[in-house]
Formats: sequence, structure tokens, C-alpha cells
Amino acid sequence: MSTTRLRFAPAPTGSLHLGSARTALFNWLVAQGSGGQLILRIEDTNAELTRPELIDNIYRSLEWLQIGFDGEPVRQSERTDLYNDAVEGWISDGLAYVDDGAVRFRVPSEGTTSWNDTVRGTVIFENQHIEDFVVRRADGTATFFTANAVDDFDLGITHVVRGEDLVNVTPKVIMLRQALGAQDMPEFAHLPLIVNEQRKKLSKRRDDVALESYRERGVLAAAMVNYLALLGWGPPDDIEVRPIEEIAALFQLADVNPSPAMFDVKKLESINGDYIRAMTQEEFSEALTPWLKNEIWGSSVDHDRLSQVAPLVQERTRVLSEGPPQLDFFFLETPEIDQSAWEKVMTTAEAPLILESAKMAFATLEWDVDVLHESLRAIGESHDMKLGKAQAPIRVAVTGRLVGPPLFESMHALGRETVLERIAAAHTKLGAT
RNA sequence: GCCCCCAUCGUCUAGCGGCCUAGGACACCGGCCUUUCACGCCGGCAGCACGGGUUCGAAUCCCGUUGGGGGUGCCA
Repeated sequence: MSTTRLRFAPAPTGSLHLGSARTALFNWLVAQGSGGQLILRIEDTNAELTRPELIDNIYRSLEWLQIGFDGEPVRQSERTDLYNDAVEGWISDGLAYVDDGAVRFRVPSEGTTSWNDTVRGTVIFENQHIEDFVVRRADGTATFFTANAVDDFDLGITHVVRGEDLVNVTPKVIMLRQALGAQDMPEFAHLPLIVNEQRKKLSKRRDDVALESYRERGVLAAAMVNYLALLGWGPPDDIEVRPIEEIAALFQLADVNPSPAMFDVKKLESINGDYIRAMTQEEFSEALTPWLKNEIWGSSVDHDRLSQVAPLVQERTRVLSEGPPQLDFFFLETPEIDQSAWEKVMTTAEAPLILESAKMAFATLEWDVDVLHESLRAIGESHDMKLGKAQAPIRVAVTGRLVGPPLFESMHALGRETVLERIAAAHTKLGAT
């Protein structure tokens, strides 16, 4: 029995593109599910694509996604002899000819070239519509077609899984493979494109296509991979959010939907929120660390303190970068007061009374979450206000904002002294205006 | 222009001739829970592009129309 062998073959053109990441993932899923091998092949036949930092980018992104490969990466820039031999062979067999310094493959003017695509069914091209394409440039380097056909053959690739934008090169690659003397063809599967709201292929110019930028915003690798798997494929049991190993066990190339899929950031973030909530509290506060540097107070954070308060915002965080901003009042000397929040709740007749009462009550009561809760509830009641209303001035005074983590837990963590200071400051500020 | 492909709720999908009065998820809208926001729970809105066939029976098969996309480089 022959083992399944796949390859992910990106061209190094900067940060890994979402579409490429999805292609890498689907290749990986097939390899996992079939117990086969997955090879990473860098398509850098073009000299400017051989820059090391571009290639490092790919490695870094794939490593982050935890998409692993078998063996060392194959660099096409290091296999030029192989391609030259192939081209020379085609010339001497009369299958290719020199044209203006370049070498072109002679495409028959009759007949058809077709294959049975695993996701799209039979695809047929009439040879008369295919031009004599270039297999070696005038500068002596091999083109994509040549390198692709030679490598897939030489590396024993059994499944070619790639984007739909490559459908039209497939007949050319098939011809070259036959010209190489191959008796068999790999299984081809062309994945649907990932498109934007305008239903156009994601493009670098218009869309946020860099995998890296989602990572920087605090999308977890596991969530990204989970979401990507859902683009063009759906689990048979309707359970969408699940470990990638489970997806690999369920995934079938033939089940992939051939129509284009829109990249929906909202859904990605929803899934990311699921993954964040599934973390332990320790994992979550640890995961927040890289995003601290965006905050002015972030450089001097006490990590014990952070792990104490981070759980308060865990279920309120969809992407990690949203975490630290919700925690600022714990680490700032004085909270940054949101102007519109202040105007909304501090300009009522009750606000000063609530602050006044709380200032007195909080000075002596037992510093306990439940006691604080009950105390504020009673204060509100004495002014004929529901707790939801009564807590607002205190919340603004203590946290600076109208919304945030649970108030009593926050005050408890902050400590009596700080809370009293902030309430007093707000009270004074009110009196002054 | 030419070649190739695609077509189920706004979006991602399930469906592979009867189980469909079309299921799930995200989004959206209500409600409950509730110390704000969130989480959670309950409910709602909303779709087989259109027209012909085939069949006892079609979202599912065939043809056409329309609409959309991809490609058309000595890029990959």
C-alpha cells in the first residue's frame, strides 16, 4: 500500500495569507486523517522570493498554528538542476522549444486534458485553449509550472490540495507530468476561495489577510484553526467548536463545499471567545501578558496582582487585546474618568447622596464582597433606587466607566483605602462643580 | 473577449430522490438571569436564484437562463 503524501507549497510573499493558512490546514487535516505525510515546500523559483525573512515568516506562522510537517522543508531555489534536466529532456524529446530565449512547452492543438477533482468533480479543458506556455525563462530559471510538476512527481505527492485560483494551471501541470514519463496522476482537490464582503478573493490591498494581524489582536491559534476548518466544510454532527484533532478525524476532502466562503471576523471572534472562556484562570492571565505593553501602566504590572484580577474579565474578552484595557483602574493611581459616563450618572440629584452614604458605610463595614453588595443595595433602597441604578455612581467613581468587571469583586480586590479615596475624590469633584 | 468554476437563511454550513412544514452556528431582534457589561438560558426573524425537464416523488438528477467568482504573466 502506498502512503498518502501531501505538500503545502507557499510562495514566500510576506506574512502568511489567510487563504494560504487554510490551504496548509486542509492539507494537514488530510495527512492527519489518513496517517500520511505532509511536506513543506517553499516555492521560491523567483529570485526575489528567496529572502530569508520572508521564509521565516512562513515558518513562524505555521508553527503558531501548530501545523507540523514531515522532514525538512524543500526549497525550490535549491533544485534548479532537477528542473533544468527536465526542460532539456522535453527539448530533446521535441516536446518543448526555444522561443526568444525562453523555453515553451508544445501544447497539442487537439484533444482535452481533464481530471476528476475531489471537490469539484470532473474538470475538462480543451487543449486548443491552452497556449504554449513558458517552462523556463530566458534567464534560465524554471517557471512555476515546471517546478511544480517536477517536484510533485519527484517527491511522490499523492494528493494536491490547493486553492481554486490554481485550477487553470492544472492542465498544464498534468501535461508536464505526462511529459516527465509519469504513469499516474495525483488526486487533485481545489479548495474554494476565501472571499470578502464583496465576494471577491481576499486581497492584500483591500482586506486584512495577514494571519499575523489576527494573532496580534489576540486571536488564539486553536480558535483560528478551528474557524478556518469551518470555511468550506462543516462537521456532520453540527458541533463546530471542537479540538482540531477531532476535526481531523471527521474531515473528508470529498465533503468540502466547492463554493467560495466569506471570512467572517465576527464568527472568528465568537469562537475565540469560546476558547478564551475554556482557559483556566492561570492560562488566561498568562495569555494576557503580551498585550500589557500597549498600556501605559503595563510595564510595571505585578503578576500576582494580575492573576488575581484577570479572571474578572475573562468571560468579557473575545480577543486578548481587549483584556488589559478593562483592567486599567486596578493598576492606575487614579482611574481615568470617562467624561460621558460621568455626565450621565453624576449629574443626578441622587448621585452625591449615594457617594456620601457609600463613603460612610464603606469606611467601617467588613471588607467582603457579599457585605459590600448588601450595603450598596441598602443604600440604594433608602433612596428608592434599584441596585442597578445605585451602583452606577460608585462604578464611575471607582473604575471611571459605566461598564466593566463586577463592581463588588473589583472593589474588594482594590482594597478599602483605594476605594474610599476614589469615592471621596468623586464626591469632592461633584461638590466643586 | 476567451477559458474554467460556483449558486440552501445577511454570513458559514447540514442535506447527497421520500426522514425537509429545510437542521445547526455566527450576526440581528425579543425575554429570562442579573451589581453594569458580558456569560448562560429561552424564544424570534430569515433561505433551497429563476425557468424547463426526468420521476409516483426534487433543495437534492439533467438542460437552459440569470447572477457571482477565478484565470487569462518569461508571478506563483
